[in-house]
This record gives sequence, C-alpha cells and structure tokens, in this order.
Amino acid sequence: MTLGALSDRTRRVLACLVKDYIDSGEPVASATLSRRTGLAVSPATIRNVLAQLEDMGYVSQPHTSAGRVPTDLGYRYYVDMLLETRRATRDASAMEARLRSQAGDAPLFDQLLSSASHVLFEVSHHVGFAIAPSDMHTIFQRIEFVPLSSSRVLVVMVARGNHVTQKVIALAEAIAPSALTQAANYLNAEFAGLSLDEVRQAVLARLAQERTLYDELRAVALELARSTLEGIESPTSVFIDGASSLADDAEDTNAVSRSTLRALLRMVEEKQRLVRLLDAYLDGPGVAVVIGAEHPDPQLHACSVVVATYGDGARRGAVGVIGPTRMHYSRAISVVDGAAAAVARYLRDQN
Amino acid sequence: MTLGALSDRTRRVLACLVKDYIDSGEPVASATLSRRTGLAVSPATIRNVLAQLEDMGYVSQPHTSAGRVPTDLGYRYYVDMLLETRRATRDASAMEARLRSQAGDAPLFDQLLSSASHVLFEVSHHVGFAIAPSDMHTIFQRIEFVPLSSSRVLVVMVARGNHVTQKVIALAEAIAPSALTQAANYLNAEFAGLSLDEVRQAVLARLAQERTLYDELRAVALELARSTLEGIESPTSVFIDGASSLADDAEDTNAVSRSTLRALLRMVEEKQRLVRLLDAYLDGPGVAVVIGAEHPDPQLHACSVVVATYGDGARRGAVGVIGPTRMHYSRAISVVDGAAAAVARYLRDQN
DNA sequence: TCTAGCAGTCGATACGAGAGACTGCTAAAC
DNA sequence: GTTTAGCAGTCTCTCGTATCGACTGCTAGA
Repeated sequence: MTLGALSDRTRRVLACLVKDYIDSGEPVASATLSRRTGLAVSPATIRNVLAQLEDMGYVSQPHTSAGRVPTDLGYRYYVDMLLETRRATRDASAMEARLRSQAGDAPLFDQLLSSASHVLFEVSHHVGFAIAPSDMHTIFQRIEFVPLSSSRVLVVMVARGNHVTQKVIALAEAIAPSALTQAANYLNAEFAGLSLDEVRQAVLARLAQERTLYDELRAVALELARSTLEGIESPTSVFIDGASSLADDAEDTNAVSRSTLRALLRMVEEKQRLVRLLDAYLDGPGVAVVIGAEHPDPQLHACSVVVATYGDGARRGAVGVIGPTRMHYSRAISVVDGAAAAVARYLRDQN
Repeated sequence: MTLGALSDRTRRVLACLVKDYIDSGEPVASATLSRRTGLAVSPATIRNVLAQLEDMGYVSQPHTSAGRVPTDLGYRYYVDMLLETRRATRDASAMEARLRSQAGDAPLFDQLLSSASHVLFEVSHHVGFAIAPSDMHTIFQRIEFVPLSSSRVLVVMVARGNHVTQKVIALAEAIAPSALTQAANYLNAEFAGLSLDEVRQAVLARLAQERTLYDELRAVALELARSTLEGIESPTSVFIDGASSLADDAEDTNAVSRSTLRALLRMVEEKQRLVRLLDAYLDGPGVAVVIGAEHPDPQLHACSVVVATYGDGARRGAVGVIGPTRMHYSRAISVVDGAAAAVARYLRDQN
C-alpha cells in the first residue's frame, strides 16, 4: 500500500481522527474534526471525507448516529505515516540515559534487559518486554564445576554477555574436586570463543573419534561437557514488566476484554510463547508494529505490538511493548526504538 | 475464639452454607440448606438458625430478599474448623510426587521453588507463590571470579541450596587471571560454611585488623570479597505463577474487583512487596490463612492468602496461594501444606 | 421447639418515552 | 465542481413504571 493513495486533506483528517480517538477513547464527530484539523472546512465537508474513508475501510461507525472510530486498517495507515516521518527524527539519547539510571553502571546483560522492560513499561504505560538473543547463538566463555556431593556437580556456564546458566548434573562415579578444576581449565582453554552449538559438536566429535581416550583428564572433561550441554533447551531469557497496566487498560471495557486480558497474562507467564509469537514478526531491522487483526492469533485481535530488534544477524534480540490497539503509537514507537538502540550500543561496547 | 461457642447444628449449617457458597457463588437460601445439610429440619428452622448466625456476624444478606453469604468472620470459623480436622489427615505424598515430576530429578533449589509455585497454581487454580529463605541467612559455599576485561570481573557466588548470585564488579587496577583463581581458592577454603553475614564481618574485620597486609594474595582476595558482598541487598528469591487466574476470578464481578486485580498484579511484579506482606503473617509453623478484611492492606480485603512455612528457625521460607475470599479453602490448605512439606524434605535431604 | 403459611421486600427484566448526539441527504451558494 | 446550511432520521442512553420471581421474617398452631 502506498501512502500517496489518499489526498493530503483526507490524510490529515484521518490522522487527526486517530489522534483524537487515541486521546479520548470516544468516537470522533465531524464537528470536532472540523474544529481541530486546522482545515477551514465545515463539518459537512468533513462528513463527505469521512464517508470516503469509511468506503475505503479506514474508519467505521459503532452505530448510525455515532462518530467515527479508526479500524485496524486506519491505525495501520496512521502508523505508516508515523514511521515515515520518524526516520529523520530518531533520538535515542533520552531513553539511553533513563536506562542507564535504572540499570546502574556495570549491569549484566540480563540486568540490562530487565531494566529495559521496566523502563518501557514506565514510559509507555503498557506491558514492556525484552528478549535476549537465543542462547544457542551466544558464545561459550567459561565453565565452572562446583562439587555438591560425591555424585552431583553444579555446573555454572558463562556465555558472552555474561549470561550465566546453571545446572546440576549427576555423576556415574565420584570425581575428585581437583579433577573437576582441571577439567574446567581444559574446557575453558579449548572451547572459549566458540558458539554453544560448535562446542556441542566439537565435544561429540572428539568423544566419538577417540573411542578409547588415553588421557583420563580429557575423557572426564569431555563427558562432563556432554552432560552439561545435553539437557540445555535454549531457555531464551525473556523479561516482561507492567502486566498490571493491563488492568488499567481493561478499566475501559472497550479497550481490552476479559478474554484478551487472560490471554495476555498467560503469555506473560509462559514467556516462551511470546518468543514464538515475535519470531513471526521479526523479519527486518527497525521498528515493526503489528496491529489488532494483523495478529495470527485471534485472541490478540484487540491489541497491538510495537517491537524493534537489536544486534546483528545471528545474535539478534528484541524489545517492545504490548498494549491495546488504541495505543499511543508515536510515543510507543519512539521509546521502543530508543531502547533497541541503547541495548545495541551496550552490545557493541562489550565487544 | 473457641470453636465450641456454636451448637453442633448451627456449625453444620454454617459449614454447609460456606461450602455451597464457595461452589456456586450465589447467596444460599434456607430451602437449599434444608435439603443439603442432612439435618431433618424445615427451611423455617434453618431460617431461625441463620438469623442467629447473622446476629453473631458469621453471615450476611446482600439484600432483604436474598439468601445468606458468609462474612469474613464466617469464613474464619469455617477455616478454623478445617484446620482442626486437618491435623490428623495430612498427606503430603501426592503433592510431593507431583512436585517431583514437575521439577525433575536433581533440581536446583530455585528450580524446586519455581516448580512449587507452578504446581500450587495448577492444583488450586489460584496464584501460587514460593519464597526462599532470605539470602543473608544462607550459607556461603563457593565463589568464582571470571575475568571480563582488564577492569571488570564477573563474580559467581554459590550458596547452600545451590543458590547462585551473579554480579559484575569493577577493579581499581588490573588483576591477572591466575591471581583471581588463587583469590577464589583462598576465599573458598577460608569461608565455606559460614553465613554470608559472618563472611562479611570476617572480611571486614581482617581488612581492618591487618592494615598493611603483607600477603598480596590475601589482600586482593579480601578486597574482592568486600566488593562482592558490599552491594548485595538480600534479593530474596520469589517465584509466582498463575497471575492469569486472577482474570478468571474477575470473570465473576463480585469475586475480584478491578482495583483488587490491579493491586495483586502490582504485587506479582514487585515481588519484594509480597515478601514484606507475608513477613507479618508468619509467626508460627503450620498453615496460616488470612482472610479478607484481616489483611492490613485495604486493597486486599477481597482476597485471602493461604501460606505455610518450611525450614527451621533462621532458614525459613514460605509457600502458598492467593485467591479471592471465596476460595476453595480445604483444597488450598491441603496443597499448600503438602508443598511446604515437600520443600522441607528437600532441604533435609540436602544436609 | 419446630413447622406451615403468608405478607412483605428487593433484585432482575422488560417496556416505553424523551433527550441528546451525529449522520446522511438535499438544495442552495461559492 | 466543490462546499455549505438546514433538516429529517437513527440510534444510544437514561429514567420511570410495571411485573415476576426468589427469599425472608413473622405469626399462629402442632
């Protein structure tokens, strides 16, 4: 859809209508628009324009004698206009400052994301979220084995971005603490800098290749590494904050219905579901907005998602907000964009 | 209040009324009770009993021509009856089995608590929570330093119960990786088994005492330990699951109001607030139930908390559920009790 | 002490009238 | 051709009234 399909006046009316509706939540009357657009035309003229917009599916009437309300398509046109004008004016510095004051000076990456979700919530008054790049793409940095008993070991694995994964593994036979330390040293020296997938493959290859390992130390170390990597099911870190705002949105019955509320709360609980949902949306860089019925899931037809990716290619994560379709899009887009830029900068500074 | 203040018949009527109301959510009529109590008395007689119960404040009428609804005091009496009879019949094995299948064979303590909150939610259909003993009382087990750059170090500290705390600290001057390893070894050998508070005090004492440390290694190690313990603000692990059930409860408008819903969602976000709330309730062992207006916070007057502690004295945590005052108390008490027993057993097995 | 019967109370539902808010349409003006 | 004023039409919202149904409280009798 090209943005030029509408006359300048028509676009102005639509934009004003959407803005007004977002502010008030009430259907907007032609008289109101006549006053607020700045166009020196009478309500009757506005009514003609609105009739056109309704024919094209951008607005609708709740009932015959009511004002107009934007449809999802109307929001879409409005948001596309916003995204077009926004490109020139992006400014991430305010968001970055806010994030810094929230997260502190030297945050772990996960702490940064947690702060990001919180700040997004605070500024947008909608549910904020931040998702780390999936672990499988992160880089193995270091492993430590902490003996718990003769048969159990706590594994602490640190990946780039200081992402720490913990796990307890059971041992077939007792291993001396010193042997554990040596095993860790061996693995750290050997595999640091590789992706977890690469480490997994390398470990399996060596175990298969050298069937009878002459070096006891290496055998133990590789076996421990195998056990560690075995059960890891890519638990992507997801941070969500501001679920209570959904109750605010629901205040107004026509904003978020009960069933939508429940669906969203479920998603906040099962965070991985959010990850799967977003995977479908994240094709390109920059801010993406998914509005109402554009969601594949019918339960989400009452809400919109504003999301932006950070990071490059394989190591890509996302931040964003979720709110009712009647959302303050320009503010949401601005803060999400800023947050993504801030997180991206953090990652660049790390490397 | 003694349980004997009411006649046997009166108690039976009250109990039946509460049960029926919990099931149906509708005010209970005298005719219904006449049928269901099993007492061979007419509705008119029941009405006389109900009039007494109303005088005593155990039940109330929404309006003149409606059935009776239990008051908070009525729930209280009912719950006290339940707790009395329950003592004999507790059986934690079902809960324990369920928890085991959810958490897996060798869970970290935090994973166990997370599973506990989830299982509590699944079984009770209310918000489930599990709170670890406050970190300050846990036992220092092991520390590791992972160099990130010349000026920053990732600290991984493991406490008893395999609770892992991570933190990044900035270095005044560069420290060689080998020195970091030696520092960790020294600290592990010296302080393992002490409480974090004790470690903190010991570290400070030694730093103060030996102003000019002749041993460079020890100086570095103690300084690192000080930095590590400095910023730790007792971030008690709290796990909450099932916030979406609040939307179910709210389905029924008289169960949980919007403002209560919001208050509870806020509490789910700011988990520490829940900890503070519960601190006031946890005086003794066993299951405690706090009903409606018994809460100090007026925003919680529409809901009840069922909570049980686990662990001994200083190392005490809690598990429980939060739901509307119209909650299935007998089931809730049973599962909370079972979960607490299961967690307590896990801790015993660890030591 | 319990029970049957009956009058009384209140919520829920349905219906209708009136006010208010906008629109669509038509005919005139620019 | 485009814009505008005027007006009739439509629909929601609110309020008052009437009716129905569900229970209760009370009283008199078993």
